[in-house]
Amino acid sequence: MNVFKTPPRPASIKDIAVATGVSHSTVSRALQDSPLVNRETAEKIRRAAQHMGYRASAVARGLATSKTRTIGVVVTTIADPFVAEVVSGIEEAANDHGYSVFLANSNAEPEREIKVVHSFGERRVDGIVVTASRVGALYVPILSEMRVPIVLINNQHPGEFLHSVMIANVEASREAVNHLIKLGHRLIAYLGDRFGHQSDTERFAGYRQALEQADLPFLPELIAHGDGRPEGAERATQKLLALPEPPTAVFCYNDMSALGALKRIRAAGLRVPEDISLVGFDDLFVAEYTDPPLTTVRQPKRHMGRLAMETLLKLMAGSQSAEHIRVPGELIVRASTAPPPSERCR
Amino acid sequence: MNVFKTPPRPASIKDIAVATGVSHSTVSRALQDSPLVNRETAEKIRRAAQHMGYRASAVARGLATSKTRTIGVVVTTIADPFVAEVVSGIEEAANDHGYSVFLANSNAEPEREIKVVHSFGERRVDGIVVTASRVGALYVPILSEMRVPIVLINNQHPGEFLHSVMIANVEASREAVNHLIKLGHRLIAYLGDRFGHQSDTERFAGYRQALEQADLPFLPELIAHGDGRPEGAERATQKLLALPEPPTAVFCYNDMSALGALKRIRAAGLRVPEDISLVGFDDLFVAEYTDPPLTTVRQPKRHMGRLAMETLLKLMAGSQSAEHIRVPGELIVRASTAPPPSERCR
DNA sequence: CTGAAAGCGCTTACAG
DNA sequence: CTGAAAGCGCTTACAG
Repeated sequence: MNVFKTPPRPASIKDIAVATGVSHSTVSRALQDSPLVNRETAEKIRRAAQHMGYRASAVARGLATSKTRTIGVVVTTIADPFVAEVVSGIEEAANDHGYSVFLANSNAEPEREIKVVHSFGERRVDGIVVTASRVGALYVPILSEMRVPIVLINNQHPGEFLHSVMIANVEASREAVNHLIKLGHRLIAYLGDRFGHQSDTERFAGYRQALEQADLPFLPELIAHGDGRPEGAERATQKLLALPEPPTAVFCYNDMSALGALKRIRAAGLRVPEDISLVGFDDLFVAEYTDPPLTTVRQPKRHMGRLAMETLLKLMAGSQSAEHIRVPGELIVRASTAPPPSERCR
Repeated sequence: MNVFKTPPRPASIKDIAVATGVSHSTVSRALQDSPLVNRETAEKIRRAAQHMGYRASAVARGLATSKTRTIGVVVTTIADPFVAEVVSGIEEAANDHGYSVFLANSNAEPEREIKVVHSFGERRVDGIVVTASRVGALYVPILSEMRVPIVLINNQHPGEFLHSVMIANVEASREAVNHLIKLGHRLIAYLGDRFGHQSDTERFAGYRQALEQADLPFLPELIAHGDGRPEGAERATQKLLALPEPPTAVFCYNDMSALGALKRIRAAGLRVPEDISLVGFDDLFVAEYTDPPLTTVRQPKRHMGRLAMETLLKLMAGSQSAEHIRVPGELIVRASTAPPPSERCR
């Protein structure tokens, strides 16, 4: 068969109309299952549509209804495993409700992020979700300009944002540090992200609260700053290990940092958890496959993605209430934590 | 300021037209930087547009031009790190050329994959890229129906497809196995994916070729079947280790499998690479952070994504030639491979 | 139940 | 250089 015989453009309601001898209005109604159309006519129309391989143009419909049933999701980079899981949750929920999702990377560059949001504006998306944005407050003006709901996931910028879903950082990290304290650790380091990000600030706060509640002194030298990735964590760990009195446990901002810490600790000839305990945050897939498997705080990533999408759905349906969702983390105890050496030698 | 004062719909060229006292045709031309418009008028129009926060409707333009400047990418799941990296390459290249990308998960279910492709059809995407599809041949009819170019990345289905970019599996795995042979290994296992997938078949072929060229016997008992993920690989590894004469090296279908193998080998009280060498495929991010760091074949994931997008761009521009791109893998030797025990004791 | 008409916001021949 | 007109493929009051 010669493919060039097929028409150069997809079938439209007009084509179906002439094929079935009705007006295109009727075709449109029939295809929407409108009760206004005679049952048999509708049947005939639907059969014809099917037969002609008709696919309604979502772009024409979008123009007519000014609802595109698309959402935009902007991520720092989809290559980040945390982000990818969140997005899979968003996509799932979106698809369940007939929405298509536009994906765009910001590379954590604010200008690019703004540009991406603007491009979503041109696409006339019905809503936007942003994960781990570093832009934060910059959105407010864009938002009111675009008049489209935006929900942020783990917003990195301090300060309140209209709609967001966030992990309960303080509680979760308090629990993680408590776990170390109960094991007998006294010298617990915090290996953070760069300063100024909300989740770092909050996880750090949880760390301090746990120390306080246990009447343990806060030792500034045990605070190290990474960059949320293995490389930065390696350097930070290096410093911690070089301390006159190095920590017996390290609570890391995230699993990526823990990966770097683990590598560096091993390189120093120390063992985890015998010499030093390690706790991460996120519960990335790899946490289960490190040696030893990593104790960490699980973020329900996919669920958070779904939640964000469902929140967006509500907002797109007209809800006016500010949505501020906090989801609890879950401490997953694996094999990277144990009592400190001193404790074991007693 | 009261946000409800702002108009309920975005500004259109008509609004700009009345604001500047020209026709909307002229506005349209000016905004397209058409040389047909008087320089000063154009300037005035552009200023007004800027001032009114005008964002051209991509959906209206799409309807008018029947080019949406969108592409659809269908993935098994974006939560797969391999896929996520590929997609980041696609997105990058797409964005460079002013294309937006729709993302959809198929969950490796053929029906869902078809559904997703149809939904892309309704969105009137200009092109589609599919990663690691299990559907393969099913596309051909859909394709001719949709009349939109499709390029596949690492197509899992045997048989030729019109346009694809694939890793050079045979060559790469031959090289990987050669590396093991040169180290002195004689009993080299292949831990594959399920049968019938093109990349598994090809990697297996490379394995056999390497053995043949080295005049090593092919031992069927050294072939184990996983599922491309750690769990399946663990079971497969179990079997290999239980062999009367277990392998001294395992070449894995992918890094995920290697992760499972590594875990199981450790659980058996054996060391990598002292007792058994391990090679993966993909060079996922984690390969660098396992203990020991994993020797593996690097797939230039992001690059392959870019390549797919660039191929698509050509096709969308009207190219008729069949594109069949093979990109070479690169053996990355890390610390999970060493001479076999026998070799070391001599 | 059905159709003619208007409109969504653009682009682009066509005529001046 | 500029504008009026038609068209892209839908939806949806409005009138019958």
